[in-house]
Formats: sequence, structure tokens, C-alpha cells
Amino acid sequence: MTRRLAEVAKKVGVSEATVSRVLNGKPGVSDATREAVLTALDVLGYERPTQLRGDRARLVGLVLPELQNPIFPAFAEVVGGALAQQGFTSVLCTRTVGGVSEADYVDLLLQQQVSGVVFAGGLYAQADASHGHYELLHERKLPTVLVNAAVERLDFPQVSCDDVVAAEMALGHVRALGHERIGLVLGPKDHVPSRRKLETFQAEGGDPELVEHTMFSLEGGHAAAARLVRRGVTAVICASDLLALGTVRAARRAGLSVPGDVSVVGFDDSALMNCTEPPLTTVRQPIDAMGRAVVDLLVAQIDKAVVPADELLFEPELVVRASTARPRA
Amino acid sequence: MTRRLAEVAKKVGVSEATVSRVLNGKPGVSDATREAVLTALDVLGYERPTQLRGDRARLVGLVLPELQNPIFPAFAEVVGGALAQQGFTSVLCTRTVGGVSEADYVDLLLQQQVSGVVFAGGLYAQADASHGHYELLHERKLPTVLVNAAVERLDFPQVSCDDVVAAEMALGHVRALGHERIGLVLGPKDHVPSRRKLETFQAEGGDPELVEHTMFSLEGGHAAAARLVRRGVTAVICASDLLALGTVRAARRAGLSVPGDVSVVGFDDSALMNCTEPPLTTVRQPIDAMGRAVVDLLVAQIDKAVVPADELLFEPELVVRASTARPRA
DNA sequence: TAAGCGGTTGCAAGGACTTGCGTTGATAGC
DNA sequence: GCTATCAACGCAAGTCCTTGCAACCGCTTA
Repeated sequence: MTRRLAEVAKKVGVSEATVSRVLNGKPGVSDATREAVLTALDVLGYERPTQLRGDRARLVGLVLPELQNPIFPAFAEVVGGALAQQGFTSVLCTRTVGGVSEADYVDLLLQQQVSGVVFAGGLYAQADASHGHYELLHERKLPTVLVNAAVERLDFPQVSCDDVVAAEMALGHVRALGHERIGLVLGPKDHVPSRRKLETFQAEGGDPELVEHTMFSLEGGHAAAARLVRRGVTAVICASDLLALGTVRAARRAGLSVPGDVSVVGFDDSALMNCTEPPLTTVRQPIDAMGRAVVDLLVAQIDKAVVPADELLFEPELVVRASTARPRA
Repeated sequence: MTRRLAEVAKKVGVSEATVSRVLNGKPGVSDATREAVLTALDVLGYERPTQLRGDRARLVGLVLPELQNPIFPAFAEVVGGALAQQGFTSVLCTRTVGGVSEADYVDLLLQQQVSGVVFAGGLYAQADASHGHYELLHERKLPTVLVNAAVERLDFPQVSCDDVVAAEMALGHVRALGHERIGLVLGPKDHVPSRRKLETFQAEGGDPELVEHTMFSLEGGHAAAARLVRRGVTAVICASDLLALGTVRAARRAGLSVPGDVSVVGFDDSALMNCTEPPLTTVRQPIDAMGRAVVDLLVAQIDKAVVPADELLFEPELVVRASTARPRA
């Protein structure tokens, strides 16, 4: 970058002093000259100083694990919209196959000078995964909010859907219908919300033999539920709607009808779940309220307010549709 | 920023020379010292030079209009995954209610020094909207690919699903079943893919009286289809799966069955459309192939290759499920 | 133990950038 | 037509940053 000022000055036909003033936003330069200098800077391939790029860089990182499950795009829309109203722009980062790790995204977001970061259903949810990058955020004092999981050691504010209540609701619903042999399809073993649902399931007397862990996808649900169906469950509670749809498919593949032979309960109430066959009974996460809480917590931190590193628990809501019914007598 | 080097040097306990070397990425500094200097820089609130932020800033902007329609998150996953394999990180930008405009996103992405931009179903699709920001991209010679629309005046490479073939397939399918009174539910009037479908519909002898424009949402489809149903159509072709689901709902609200009384054809074949009631007959966009083509075109541009500003047309595929049938005699 | 060697760091000269001040030129007022 | 005024800009001194060179340190080798 030797002789940057000299080169630009020569190109524009002004003195180095003038170029220097433009680059530092100093007064005493006409608009026309300022514009000419900046243009020459771009033409010559130099980078403009940050403050001249307009300081609209009010960016917030939004880190999601995937986009397949419709709950994540839906959540991104809620949070993105609420942030936009506060004058922030959200940058959506998704881990994809063969893609970028969460730690990489944290590096990236730090480099981009984001004002804050929101993690939803990310690695942090997996208790066994590396947490080094969270500590990095903590050191840098970057405003952060975690959604639907807990990292106990770190002091981040958290927003979650109450998994205990969710599991109780689902279990209570199918038991009230008369089911006794009830299966549970969960995400990976180190996924905290799944772990919490499992604990509640067992505390409420659910059969630990009828619990399956799998990946969060329709196919994963299919495989896990197939095992449960073979063991004669009459109801299956799932940790996501996609798992529930996989469960419906597994039951049908086994020649059973839903809800005639097997009742299925989902979790999330993501979009279109009232258009499915059968319309899915599910436990709704209040993502609107949660999203707004996330943004409030984040903006408060950005405004230097002291935010307690508590976990805000939101009450889910049971949405009864047509995938659950009384068991066959 | 007076005495930056001196201040940092004093804090770390080294000479200004060493700090200078670190800031310029020069060799001859131990890793420990380098780290200490960078940490001090952060602590003192100075900004790291761009090249030290890891030159992994191989960012690509991915601008989508919304995330409600599952086709957009799906597309984002395909493109994001393919980009990740090439070592790029995608930044997903979504316009949301009360949110950021496409022009704002372009500014933002330029500021973040992205390597390229992909627009899908964005403003550019709307022929009447402002295109100033596309010209800006063109001036800066920033690699850009447009998906599913045309901006004739600008020389951007484009990747699209062939709307002519899509409309012919859908129309041919319902006509082969014996339908004659066929409605068409499209997006906004200035949405280019909708416009192309309309032209094909008319060229193939479709009735212009049975065409409705609406917003791209389930509710929009419901409202538009309700008007068509009142006019006695026996089949409805829709410009997206969400519109099709809205159409199914409108038909049922009118006391008609699908496909018994009304056949419905969607467009996109987004996820879960085989789980709906009824499973939706739809025209599949080959988003995998399209996504890979987008990435190829973009990476070629980034690698300074000359890419023709053509429109690559991808053939859609008719997926017949259970929302279409012969009309009642 | 001393010499050799490679990696790390400070010194200081030289170069790049900044800034106070003076000059220029345009405009307006007398 | 003359001059006061002021914005815009260049000059050059001063400040800050960069870099070649040499000193230093720890390690290996004779």
C-alpha cells in the first residue's frame, strides 16, 4: 500500500493533503472532490475506511443448525423482523453438510464486527460438543442470547421453551386418551431439549425401554419409529414435527393407520402442520413471544444494560389435531 | 488514533516495531507475541486490519425474499452447501416485514466485502421495481447470479426454471385428465416467473378470465382461489405450493373436495408436499441442479473467468400425486 | 565451553500520513 | 471596480508507521 495517498492524489489531480482529509472525514473538502477521491480509491482497488462505509453495520448474527425443519426459518423470520424494527440487520448463518462449523461462524461474525449473536438449536445444545467459541464471545463481551438450550458454565441469557411442560402436555394428552404403551422419539443424546424431555418422560413414569434417539430428520424419525412400532407402541411422542411425520410414515409402512392404530404427537407446530395427512397434533413453541424476548434481551445487552444470565422459560401449548385418538379397544 | 503503535507496544511490553510487524502480518514475530499484540489491540478497542481477520472472508451474499415458502430455505441449503464445499461462507439476507430493502442489503454486502451475490426470487423479479442497486453491482464488477427471473438490461448470468415448460406441463396434465375450465393463481403482476406462466397459459389457449394475481402466501392463494371456485373451475394451476395449499383450503371451504371436485397443481415441489392432505401434484423445480449451476457460475466469476450473461433454463418435472383427478362427469 | 545458527526483537533511518497555516479564487457587498 | 469574506486546497512541518540491520537469546554441535 506504498504511496497510496500519492497515487490517489495524482489520479484525481489534487494534493495528498486533500486525499488524507477525505479518508479521515475531515471538513474543508468540497462534495465533488470528496466523491472523486472516493471513486478513485475504489477504482484503484483500495479499501475505504470503515466510517466512510456508512456506520450502518448494525449487524446481528443468527446461527441456526439447519433449515430443513421449518421451525428454524420461521424463527429466523420472527427474530429478523423484530431486529429490523430496532434498526439491526440479521445475518443468517447455517451449518450445512460439509459446511462451516459453529466455531467458524463465530470467528466470521467477530470479524464482521457484529453487534450481537443469537444461537438457536446449535452446537451449544449438545452438551458434549466443544464450547471454546462461546468462551471467546464471553471474553469479547459480545451480546449473546441462546435459544432452547443450556450451557451452564457460561453466563449467557437464555430463552427456551419449557421442555418439562411440553413433555408433560404430550404425555398427559395421550394418557388421557387411554394410551399406556407410549414411545418417545428424541434427537441426539447430547441435545439438551431432548435430554430434558427424556428426564420428564421418565419422571412421569414413561417406559425407558420405549425411547429412541435419532437424527432430526423425517428419515431419522421413520427409522426410530419403525423400531418402536415393532415393539407395539400405540402412541409416539416426538421431539420435532419432522420426526412426527417420519413416525406417521413408519406406522403406515407397517400397515397401521394414524391415528387408528398409532397416535402421534409432534413438537414445534411448524408451518403447514395443519395441511398434513393427518393434521398433526403437536406441542406448539410460542416462537413469536420467544423471538421477541430474544431480541429484547439482545438489544438490552447492546445498549449496555445489565441482563441477568437467566433462562427464560416459555410455556408451550398443546394443539390437538387429528393424529391422536383413543387406542383400539 | 494517535500513538496507536506506541500505546499497544507499551501495553504488551514490546517495541513499536514488533507491533507494526504484527499489524502487517510480517514474519519474524513469535506466535505468543503476535497473539498478545492482537489481544491488546482488541482490548484497547482498535480494529484489526482486514487481512488479519483471517482472509477467510470468502463471503457470498444470498438474498431471498422470504423464508415462509419452504422452497427458499431449501434453496439456501443447496447453495450454501455447495458454496461451503468451495470454501465460501454464505450470508443469508431475507427481506422481512418492516425490514431491510434489497438495496440496503446490497450496500451491506458491499461493505462486508463479499466475493459475490446470489439473488433468488428477489425484487429483480419484479419488473416494475427499482434496479439501481443492480447497476451498482455491475459497476463494482461484483460476481452476481440471478435465480428465476430476468433483468434484461443488465448483463448478469441467470439460472431459471423454465416457466414455459412448467406451465405447459401443468396445463397438459389437467387437460389430459379431461379438465376444460382451468384457473390460474399467480403471484404479483410484476413477478417475472408468474408473467411467463401467464403468457404460456394464454398462448396455450387458457382462459384469461380465469387468472388471479395475489400475494405469495397460503392466505393469498385461499383468497384468489375462492374467486375462481365461485366461477366454477374444475382445476387450478398455482405458481407455488403455498398458493396450492391455499387453493385446497378454499375449495374445501366452499364445500368441494380435492381432487373430487377440483384438481390442484402446485409449483416448486417444496419439502413435505408428499405429507399434505391430499399429497400435492406439483411441478418440481430441480433446485439441486439449479443450485449447483448457480454456484458454478458464481465461482467462475470470482475466479475471473468470463461468464456469458445468458439465462440457463432448467427443465422442471411433473410430480403427480393425489391432488389431481378426472373431473366429475 | 565456545562457536554456530536460526528465530526473535529493538534501534533508528526513512517513508507515509496528518494538520496548521497560508494562498487562491469565487462571490457578495459597498 | 474594489475589497471583505469564506470555502477549498496546497505547502511543509510534524507525527506516526515501516523496515533494514544488528543485537540478543536459546539451542545444537564440535
